[in-house]
Amino acid sequence: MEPEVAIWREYLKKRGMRKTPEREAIVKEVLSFGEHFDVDSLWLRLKKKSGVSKASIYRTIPLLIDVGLITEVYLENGHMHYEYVYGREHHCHLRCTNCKKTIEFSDDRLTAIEHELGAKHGFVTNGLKVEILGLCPKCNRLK
Amino acid sequence: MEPEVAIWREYLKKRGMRKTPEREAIVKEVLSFGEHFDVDSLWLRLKKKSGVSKASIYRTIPLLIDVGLITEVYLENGHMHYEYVYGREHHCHLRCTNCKKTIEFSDDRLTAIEHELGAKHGFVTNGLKVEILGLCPKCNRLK
DNA sequence: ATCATTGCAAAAGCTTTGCATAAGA
DNA sequence: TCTTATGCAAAGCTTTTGCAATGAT
Repeated sequence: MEPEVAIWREYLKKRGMRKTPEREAIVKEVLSFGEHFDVDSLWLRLKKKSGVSKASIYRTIPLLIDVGLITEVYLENGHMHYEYVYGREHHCHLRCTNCKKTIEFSDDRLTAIEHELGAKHGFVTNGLKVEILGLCPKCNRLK
Repeated sequence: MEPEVAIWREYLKKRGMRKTPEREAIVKEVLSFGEHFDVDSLWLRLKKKSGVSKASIYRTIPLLIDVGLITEVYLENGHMHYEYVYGREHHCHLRCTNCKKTIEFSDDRLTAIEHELGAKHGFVTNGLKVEILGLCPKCNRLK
């Protein structure tokens, strides 16, 4: 079993929460998604198989964030997106403001900056999100 | 007159858009705000004076973003916030996930990373947003 | 006189919630 | 058995939009 699933089940058990087929299906789907997702795309995938309701997805997502498996991603789309983050240090995006194409990257200098700034202001830091906006080669050519 | 106001009027004129009392009031209020704001807080401030409707605020904000006076800020509050950015190079936040206290900072290394990554992927970059999340000294003590 | 802009209220879209039913532990 | 979790539908919020009236140029 993936360690993520074990962590998840442990999280539930510790709080007297139940291991239900719906929660299992959601976690499994999130793990297999391997990219950004939103509630609707997750629901569409799940519908084909197990028929989990959107309400359950909305109720499960805060738990997945709390346990550290996913994080919120703010795209310029009017609704929330999420990404799988367990075991990844930070989550940076280079995004085209025109076609929304997104390239993920990471850079050790960012981790250094995170820790430096945290120390300077007395924060215990817990993650770094970076978005670089611009036009991708294709959209730049067209404008 | 502030250069921002001149830029704004120029922007409108160029597109055959009109200089209305409502738009003037909105820009003036945004310039005087000097901090993060959202539609509701802007509307409350404006209501006392000129009575601009929320619809007009919602219709004006994309223009202010387009002209480069403000940018969207994603807080974990379920609705959009904005900040004044004209003449500022980039906009980085160190934010407490508990009490939402936010410290702004900037770091030249980030600009370097922006340009490097843009060049690497052929993007024409146009801005960088950084959020470092964590617990501020006060909230960290309480937990 | 035109035609962009406004305000209002309705609509839209995402997310949350109340409640009766189902089902883990 | 005792609660927690689910699904559905309704409610809640923010944001967008249609339309008649207003007003800038």
